[in-house]
Amino acid sequence: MKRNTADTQAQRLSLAIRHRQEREKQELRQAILAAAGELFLEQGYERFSMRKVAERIGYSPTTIYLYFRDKDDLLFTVIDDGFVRFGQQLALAAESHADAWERLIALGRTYVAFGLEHPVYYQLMFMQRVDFLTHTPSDAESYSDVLWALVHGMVSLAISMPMFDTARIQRTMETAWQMECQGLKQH
Amino acid sequence: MKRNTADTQAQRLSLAIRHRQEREKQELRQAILAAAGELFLEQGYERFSMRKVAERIGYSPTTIYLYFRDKDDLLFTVIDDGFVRFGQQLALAAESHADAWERLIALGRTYVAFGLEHPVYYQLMFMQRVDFLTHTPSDAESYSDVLWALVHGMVSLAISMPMFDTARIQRTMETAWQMECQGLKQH
Amino acid sequence: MKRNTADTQAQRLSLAIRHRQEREKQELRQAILAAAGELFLEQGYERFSMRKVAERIGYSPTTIYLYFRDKDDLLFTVIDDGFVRFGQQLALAAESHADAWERLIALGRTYVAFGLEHPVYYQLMFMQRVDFLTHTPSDAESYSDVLWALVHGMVSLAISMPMFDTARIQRTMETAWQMECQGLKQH
Amino acid sequence: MKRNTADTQAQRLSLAIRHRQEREKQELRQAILAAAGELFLEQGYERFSMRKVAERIGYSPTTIYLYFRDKDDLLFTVIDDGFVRFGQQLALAAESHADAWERLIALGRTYVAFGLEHPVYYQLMFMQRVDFLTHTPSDAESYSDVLWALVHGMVSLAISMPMFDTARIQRTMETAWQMECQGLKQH
DNA sequence: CATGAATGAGTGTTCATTCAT
DNA sequence: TATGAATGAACACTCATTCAT
Repeated sequence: MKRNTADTQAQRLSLAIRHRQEREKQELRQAILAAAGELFLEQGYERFSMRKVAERIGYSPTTIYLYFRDKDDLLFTVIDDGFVRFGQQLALAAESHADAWERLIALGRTYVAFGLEHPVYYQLMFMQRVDFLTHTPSDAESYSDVLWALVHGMVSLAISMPMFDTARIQRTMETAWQMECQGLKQH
Repeated sequence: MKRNTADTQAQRLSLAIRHRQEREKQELRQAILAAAGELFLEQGYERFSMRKVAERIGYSPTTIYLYFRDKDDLLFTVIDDGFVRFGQQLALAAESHADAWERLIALGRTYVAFGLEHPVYYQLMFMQRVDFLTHTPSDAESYSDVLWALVHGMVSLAISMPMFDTARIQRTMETAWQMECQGLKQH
Repeated sequence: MKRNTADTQAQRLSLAIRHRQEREKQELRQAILAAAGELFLEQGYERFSMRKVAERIGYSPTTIYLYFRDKDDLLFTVIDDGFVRFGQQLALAAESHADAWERLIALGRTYVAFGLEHPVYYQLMFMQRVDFLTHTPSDAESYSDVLWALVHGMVSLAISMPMFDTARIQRTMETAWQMECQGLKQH
Repeated sequence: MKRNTADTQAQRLSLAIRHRQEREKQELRQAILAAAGELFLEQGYERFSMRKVAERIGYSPTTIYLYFRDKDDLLFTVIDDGFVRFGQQLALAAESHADAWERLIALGRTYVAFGLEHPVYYQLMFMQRVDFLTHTPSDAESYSDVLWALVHGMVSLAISMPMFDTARIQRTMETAWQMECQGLKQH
């Protein structure tokens, strides 16, 4: 009995410990990811470095290698996060409209909005390291290529060209939607 | 006579030598530029390095500095060459059509064609180091922003996404022109 | 008992290990400083380089950066060490004599002695990188400029000129003290 | 006869040519030395480079190697020039006074003046690359070591320490002379 | 699990020097 | 005689990564 209880207690304890450890492990992993994401968004691809990530979370650089194989692995995971968020926002936009046409417009808006809000993510996802690109947001595939080119073009210009500011993007978008509208209706 | 001929021969020889040397010098310069362009396309801006360029052309890194002041000078020259060619092609396209609408379409085609033919130039010019941007092609400014976004989007996608191959670009372009056509006419 | 001892042993062991590591670390740091000093003396400021220091201690150049932020930091530390020791020796000399005049002479002797014993420090401190000069030994300020020039001159000559050996310095010093003595008394 | 004359003419011509060539050669050599000296005085030892010398005289860097074995050879010659000038000025000062004591003072003044006027020369000659030192100015040897130490000390301090400005040097010199005066007279 | 120590490879750039012409 | 072309060595410094502990 005593042994049994002790056994159970020990089991529970070791289980709890393993749980805590697992949780802590996941937490640290998340902390690394968060720090990496922030750093990446702040400083961009070129200035991103493992040491800086480590410094940011207060662990040694070596520790990161316990959670991610190497720099690319870490960055890839960060980018992947970006894709997941992007996909979620697109899905949300798709659900919000019953009418097919309005849904398309909403998707376009969301696409552009995401690109403008997260230019660094966007840049890395679609303009820089396309080798990271595994799963294109399926919603985006349902896009007509014309629409995709259009929204991608607007975002890219906005990111690259200082002259292409928010107001100009806004105007361009509105004009584009109207034109598309009529063009599509005739289609 | 003999002397006279000898004289002429010597002169011609030295002239020929100088020509050859000049040609060789220009050839190496072009080789550097080409290698730099390729390298840039393959590895992107961050992974671009003088040493790799040197290795690619089989010269010592130092040699590059005999032809270009520094890294920026080299990259800038690559881009500047691009702009000149781009401008020339756009100008040609603009001249080729009297009708305003057809001219716009021609410009669009040329724009896309240039981007597809010279992805390295294009990427550097419009996607990476916009601070190099000194003379935006004026013709591009006369573009409606929608058209610009559209063509830029198509080119960017074609450059970045392996899945966006030439055929798909071709189809997209045709659809886009038709839609624009109708959209614009209503406008 | 056994357990208790084991516990203590483990603690002592870990403590000893930490001590050894700390000592080793300090030793390497000192080795770097020493090598840097020697190298500087041998080759002069211009020919001094981080790589050579590394080679001298048999470590990779990178390692030095684990102990010193950069080249200036390393050199600065070498110098700063020098100032501290210099100040201590001057202070000692100042305390050792009640009579003002004898104290001055003692200071002079110490000054020269320090310069001769630590030519590297001295050279860096007073002959090369005066921008490193943060805390001039206050005692030196109380010096009459004539005395300062004299002792500094003797040390500098001794350091720079092979022909100016210790014996000659010794003689010069004695003559100088006598002359100063009489000169000052008349003053 | 004809032959003889022609022979003489040719001889004279070839002699004249050789003279001119020799003169031109010497002139270029001097030009290089002058440029090197200027550059050295302007930029100091560290920033001195063969390329800059070449640029300054409008010849290719390679040309310099036709006149000087290497960088050290050139620098050595420049420094040697410095010593010659220094010696000449000292000699001049020595001649200007009959009285032994006044001559010593005059020498001291000249020494200090030279050091202050040509700090870079002085620094290289006596403080930096003493390995260049072949012939110490003999006049300096006749110096009492005390005086030498004194003047060298003043110059060194003036060169190294910003706080040791001309006025302060002036005052120090005057005090020193008076003290030496009395000290020596008792001697 | 976490880390401190260490390193090799790489960066852009400058320089003295050589060699063929 | 003079030079243009080219290079190897060096510089300070950063980084991703490994290894023993």
